[in-house]
Order: sequence, then structure tokens, then C-alpha cells
Amino acid sequence: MTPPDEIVLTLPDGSERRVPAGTTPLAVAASIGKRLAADAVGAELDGRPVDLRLPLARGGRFRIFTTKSPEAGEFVRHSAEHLLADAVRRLWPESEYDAGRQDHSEKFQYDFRFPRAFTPEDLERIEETMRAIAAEDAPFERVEVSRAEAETIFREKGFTLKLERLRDIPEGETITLFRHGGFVDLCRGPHVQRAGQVGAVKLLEASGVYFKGDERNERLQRIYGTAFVTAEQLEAYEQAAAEARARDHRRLGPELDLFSFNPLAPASPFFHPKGAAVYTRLIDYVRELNQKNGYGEVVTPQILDVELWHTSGHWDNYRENMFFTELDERQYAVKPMNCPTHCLIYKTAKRSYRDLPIRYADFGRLHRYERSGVTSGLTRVRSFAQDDAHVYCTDEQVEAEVLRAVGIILEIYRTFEFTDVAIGVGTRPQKRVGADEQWDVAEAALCRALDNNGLAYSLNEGDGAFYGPKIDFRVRDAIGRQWQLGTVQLDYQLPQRFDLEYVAADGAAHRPVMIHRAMLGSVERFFGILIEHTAGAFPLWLAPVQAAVLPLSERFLDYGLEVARRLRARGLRVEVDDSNEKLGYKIRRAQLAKVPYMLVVGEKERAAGTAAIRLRTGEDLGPLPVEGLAARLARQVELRGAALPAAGEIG
RNA sequence: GCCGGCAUAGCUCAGAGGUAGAGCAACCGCCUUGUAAGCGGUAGGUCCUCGGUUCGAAUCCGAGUGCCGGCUCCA
Repeated sequence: MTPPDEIVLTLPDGSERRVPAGTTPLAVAASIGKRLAADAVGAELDGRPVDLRLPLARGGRFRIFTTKSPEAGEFVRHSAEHLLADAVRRLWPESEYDAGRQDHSEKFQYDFRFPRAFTPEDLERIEETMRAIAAEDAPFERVEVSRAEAETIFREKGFTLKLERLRDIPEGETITLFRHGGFVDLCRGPHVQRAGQVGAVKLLEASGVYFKGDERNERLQRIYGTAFVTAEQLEAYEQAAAEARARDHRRLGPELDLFSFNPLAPASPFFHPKGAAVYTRLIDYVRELNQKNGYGEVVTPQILDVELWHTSGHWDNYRENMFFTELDERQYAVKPMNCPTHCLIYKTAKRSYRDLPIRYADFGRLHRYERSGVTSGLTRVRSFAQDDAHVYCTDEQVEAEVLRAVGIILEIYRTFEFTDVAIGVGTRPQKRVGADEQWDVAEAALCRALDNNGLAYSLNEGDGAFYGPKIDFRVRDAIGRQWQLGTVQLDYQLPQRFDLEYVAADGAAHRPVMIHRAMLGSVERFFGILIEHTAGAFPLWLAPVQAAVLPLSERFLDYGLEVARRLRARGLRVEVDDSNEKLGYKIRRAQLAKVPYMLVVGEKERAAGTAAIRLRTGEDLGPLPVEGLAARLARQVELRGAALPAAGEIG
């Protein structure tokens, strides 16, 4: 039995420690070891970070993080945040700080009331001051205060922003302050022990923001930064950032001649032949899956009478994002989504329950007027296509249809080697339509579809669309960034708005459920993500140029053309480098274009009917018979394999 | 949409109140080439657009457009 005033902490090694309730993590650390206590930066109770100075009210799984722990960074960045605010106040005593950041997994930030934008020179000075503050090594102190005490402190400083923040804290909640040196701020923590544990800090950028993110509020100046225990970790972070920059699809796309943008059509990509080759192959792939899964592809108009958009609800809810045009005194809108047109097709016949589910797939071009400033590369555009589909089915069919969509989605992600897939279920939001009973059924159907197939997911309360709950799929790319791709959404609204019906076995009219699903999301956006995921080195089946034939000199051009012809006969996309350059130069050029296979042909190869194969990985496979190579590559394309066949697999 | 920054050759960038520069790419020629840049030459600019200041503007000022980073929003 544990006495009521004792708590039990389970340490990482499985051992248990009984300590009086109210003991701080730091005291626990000290009882374990002097060194541990000295190096501690934070603790964790049942997976939640806790401050070292927090009196523990209950027990649980308990860990101490030290400067050596990978998790130390979060504590360090949170503390660096306070150093930032401290530094700005030291440099500009008339400034006022607002609040920091919630998520310290990578960055920290603070907002300031400041009369102008911070300049790069400002950031340098602030960074230096932060280092000086860290060198002072003042201990962080945690203080619980009454509301009145907190108010007095910030009123004396003239911090009106803080006073408002204070008012936002619900009555009865503990108000904690953190101090280091002469600095104090409202903060829940957790923080490191001493300022000196902030070993390496880098300010990244500054920008203007609104107080509490609301445009009607006062404008503040935000500074972003990151921090680590050691300079080596900071350097690793900067290297990772450089890697991300090198993979930026906005750079690689034009560089690889995949697409371009033109100011005459802002945020609307122009896909060049090479980019369109990839684009259309992505669609071909989905088209194949659609066909296998019983989705019938439809083609629907681009421009429709606004009456349709009144019916669908887009006029009321989505007008700001739509393009309009008027002709013959009739108002039209360019479609931003396919669903309403599919509803019109549904209504062209009297539907029976025997017809359901009806599945319409559509790669139609969509246009959305995105506010300037939110567009970016291929990830957020005004002209795009989705691998869209809408399923009309009965309530009983929902689960199976959801599962069908989920199955295709997971298959697609495997093909692209997105191995880390996170699934989320978005439930009823505050602002919604439909009866709660209907939401109960819909949410349960989504969860059951996932549960019954052993798929783990997180519940994102209130994250559903206003017309129905949804499943979202997020994948992690090759350098660890998460992207939201696919989505499966239940919709009870549109069938009602369009008065869709089917005749059931009982002879009565019933309303079908509609399921929206996309797997790649927008093809444009997926393309962009894929470029960054692969750094532009597409798998063979997608590569715009799959093989480059490199004749050693003009004398072997004829043979090179012959080799290309034989590969093309197998459906492969091949280019022949007929330039008057040395081999090294041709290889460099093909390499920079990320062509998967380079086929060098010279005297020996011509005599033997072979080509010397070099992969873009740099691997040299030596000479291989052309015919076997062509067959093997064609097979790999057919399989949509992610990896390039290595030596021994070809020929 | 809001805040800040940027805009010079196809690309990357230098310059700066007094006739516009480099490297790479392009084009021409020489070389006939063996696994990431051979050599020489030629051409290429409304210095984003419009307006203003000035004897003179790519340069200074204003407005617009586009792009970039943030905010908000989102596939």
C-alpha cells in the first residue's frame, strides 16, 4: 500500500521509487546521483514533459532528461526563448514581450511590441546578447503566484499585452512564473536548470504577426530561432536545413525542366514535356487503380452556371475562393471542386439500391482563387487536378467503401516508399450541419473501418469537415517532414442539397451517403512532395528520361541510335546525347538531370552488341547485352519498382 | 488579404546618379573523345512595369505586379 502522501515513480529501468508527494524531479535526480542532478535539463511523467522544479502531485512513468538526452533540445529551446525576450529587453528596455511558442520540437519564437521590423543586424546583436546571458548562467526559478501578484508585476512593467494574457487564464488555474536573473515571464515551463545549458543558439528570422493571430489586433514583431545543447547539434540542424533547401521542388522543378511559372497566370504551374511526363504517369497509375476498384471515370465541365453553386452551398461557403465569369447576362463559375458535377450525373437516372455503390472518379482541372501570399510552388496553387472520386452508397455500404479507399491509399504510399504513414480521424467540428445521431453513426463507421483492419489512428476532435467526419493520411518524406496527402470524407450534406435518392428494396426512396476521397490529394502538390522526397531522382517508371545513351564519339552515334531504338521499342523513354563533347561531360550532364540509366557505347560495345551501364547512383554495372537490358528495364517499369535494379538483376 | 524582404543576360550573382559585368548555359569553330566540366571565339540586357525627382535614373522617391519568408487559410 502506498500511503496517501507518497507517490510511486517508475524509472526507465523498471525500478520503482517511492517519494513524498510534492517532491520535485530535481530532488529525485539528486537522490539518484549527483552527476544526474547536475546535468538534468528536464523530466517527463507518463510521457508529458514536466519542469524539474514542479512538485510532483502523482506518480507514474518517470524519466530525467540530461544534456545528453536527445529530448534535451525541447527544454533548451524553450529556455532559449526566455533568453531571447531577456536580450531584447536589455537592448530595448522600452520594448514589451508577448508570448513564446507552444511547439519547441524545432524552433522557438517570441513576439514583441516593437515600433519597427527587426533587421538582420538587430538579430545579430540579440543573438550576441543571448550568448552573454547564457554565459552569466543564472538559474531558472519556478514561482507560483496569485493572480494579483502576477498583475502587480506586469503592471509595474507597463506590460499591457501580458495583462491581457493573464486575463485569458481561467479562474482557478495555477499561475506560474519563470525567472532567470532579472527576467520574469508568465510561463508554465518546463525549463532547463541554468541559462548556461543553452549551449548553442541561432536566430533564424523575424516577421510581423498579429497579437493572438487576429488581424484586428495590434501588430507585433516576431523573432524565430533555434537552440541546442551543443554547437555540433546546431551545425547538424543547419546541415539538415541545407539539405531541405537543396531538395526544394521550386528550385529542382525548373532546374530539371519539369515546370515553370509565369506572372501572367500567378500560382498556376506550366508543366513542360518532362514534367508532364511524370504528371500523366501519376494519373495513369491512379487511373489503373480506379479501374481495378470499380470507379468509373467521368469528365465534367469546367464552367457552370452559378445556380449549381447555390445548390451545392459553395456560393455561401466558398465564394471567396472561386473564379467567376459572365456571358450573355448569365453568371458562371469555374469549378473549384468536382463533387457538384458528379451529383448532376447521379441525378440523370432513377437510382436503385441495386446500382449502389456508384463510384465516379474525376481528374478534372480545378481552379481556386487562393489569396495572394498563401500560394507556394506546387504545394499551393490556383490551377490543379485532384485524383478525386465520389462514392454514392447506402449507410450499410459506408464501411466497406471507406475501407476500399483506405486500401488503395495505403497501396499507393507503399509504391512511393512513404513508409511512415499516420492516420487521423477528424470528428464533428463546432460548426456543423446534420443531427448528432448521424454524426455518431458516421464517426463510428470510419473508426470501425480502421479498427477492423488493425490500422492505428489518432482522433482529432473537431477536425472534421462541416458536412461530415473524415480520415486524413499524413506521410513522412525522406528527410523527415510530414505532409498531409489523402483524405476520405463522409458527406450527408450534398446528397440532401441535391435531393439525391435511390429506391431501396422496400420500394421507398432513400438518401444515399456520399464519400469524397483523394489519395495523392492534388496531383500538383503530390508531384512537389515527390520531387522533395526523391530529390528529383524519380523511380524508373516515373523518370522523364529513363535512359541516356552516351556515344563515346560521333563515330558511335549510329550504334547509339540503334540502342535507343531498341529500348524505345519496349516503351522506354530514351535520349541520345549527340553533342560533340567528351564522355565525362556527357555523364555529368545526364547525372545532373538525374537520369536513372546511362548507356555508354563505344567500339567494344558496338562489336559485342552491348552497352556499358552506369547508374545515377554512380554504380558501374559494366557492359550488358542491349536486348536483355531493355527487357529488364521494361519489366521494372511495369512493376513500378521504387529502386533501380542493381548489378546482377539486369541482363 | 496582412507584415517584412527581394526583382540586373536562359541560370547563379557582382555593380551602382554619368554609355551595363563575371561564371555557367546557348551559338560557331578546333579537338574525335572511355565514366561528373577539353580549348578558342561569337552573340545575348526596356537592369520587373508605370509615374516622379534630376542636366542625366538600372541606381533616389511613389504606385503597381511577381516572387520569397512569416501571419491567417488550405489539397
